[in-house]
Amino acid sequence: MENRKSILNCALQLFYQKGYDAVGVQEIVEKAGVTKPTLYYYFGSKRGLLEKLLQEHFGKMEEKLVRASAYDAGIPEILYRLARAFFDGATADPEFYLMILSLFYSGRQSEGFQIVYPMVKRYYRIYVEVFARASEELGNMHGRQEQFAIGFSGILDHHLMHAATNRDDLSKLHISDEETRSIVKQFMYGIYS
Amino acid sequence: MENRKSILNCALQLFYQKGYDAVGVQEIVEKAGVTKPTLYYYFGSKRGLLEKLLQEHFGKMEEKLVRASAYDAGIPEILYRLARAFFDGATADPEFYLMILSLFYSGRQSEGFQIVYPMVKRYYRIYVEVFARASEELGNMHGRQEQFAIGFSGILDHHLMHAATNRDDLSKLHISDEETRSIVKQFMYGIYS
DNA sequence: CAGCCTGTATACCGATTGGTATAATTGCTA
DNA sequence: TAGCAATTATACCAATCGGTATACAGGCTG
Repeated sequence: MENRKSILNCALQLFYQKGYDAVGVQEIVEKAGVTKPTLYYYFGSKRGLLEKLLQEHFGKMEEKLVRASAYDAGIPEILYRLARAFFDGATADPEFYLMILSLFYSGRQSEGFQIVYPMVKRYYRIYVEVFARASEELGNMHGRQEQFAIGFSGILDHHLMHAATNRDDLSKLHISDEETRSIVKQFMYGIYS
Repeated sequence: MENRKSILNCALQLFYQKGYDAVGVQEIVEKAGVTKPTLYYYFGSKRGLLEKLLQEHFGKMEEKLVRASAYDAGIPEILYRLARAFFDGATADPEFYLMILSLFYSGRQSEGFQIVYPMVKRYYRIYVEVFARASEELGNMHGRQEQFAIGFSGILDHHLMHAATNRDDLSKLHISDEETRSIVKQFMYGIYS
């Protein structure tokens, strides 16, 4: 059972660094110190490995976002909590979330996109619901909840990407509370505030 | 010289659909109706093919953005022009820009990221300069021009991605003027406006 | 007609791809 | 201690990877 974990960890690191398609099964098992049949015993295929890898990391982030999206405060507070939860979750497990992003932006017909798309959609729905519920506070949304959700997640993803670029030590990746507040403030009140 | 063009076009389509690493040289030349030595005669390597491909498409988008960023109007107008130029450029050449995005979000150590990063940086700089120049209008930026640029480009990228998802015919990809104005308005004045 | 440069095809290279048949090892249970 | 199930290694598979040596066309110039 320890080999299984080692394979998952090594695969995550390699997929993040080089991309899913560019990493061979051989490379993974060598880094993990096992042999191929061990990998195929646990995961069945390279695709199965990716699926299990995503499943095991997906839940934590979703749970954080769901908890942050609770409708027990005003929009400013909820959006701040969401951004904070997102940055916390992403910086606690940076390789995973950056891999998610790379898979989400990869070719539509690629294995990676097909596997990751339903997951990203679930994150996205959380945002949409937050804005939909906020119609009391924001007035009739006229369908703009989707536009807001796209914009909000786009900003968060982009800031995360930017923070990760040119940083070789991902473990020190962090987005400060001050920056988070500034980002959310800009989203809510615009650039003139 | 016609084979050269055919190779470039087929490579772009395949790279967009499946991702750079998942597409073999053999697949490209078969689709283009040529043989491998022809590809290597023109481009030297698979990497060389990607570089030439990016170079031939990069200029048009950059030119549009630079023209739109001219400092001859207020921020609202400039940002609208930028968004319009971005969506026009991206929907006129959707495979190219979506491929750029996929390469930009791919693993840091991947060939694709290394090649595309300097180009994306040049787009990004255009946004940064726009916000930096706008300090008269927006007051002291305190370095927030980078935050604005990240947010703005993140929103545009995300909206483009979203518009392209679940659309099999990319040629009909379009983002309306109304939507563009709404997106820019939200960015400038927030969600309460 | 000889020579040359551009462009293209046949056929090949070693290395690596994802994946597996088989057997051995392990610890647990009957 | 015999046997069973879980786990792992050796050694292999056909197919594909990126890339190339060689030859041969075609047009152009001497």
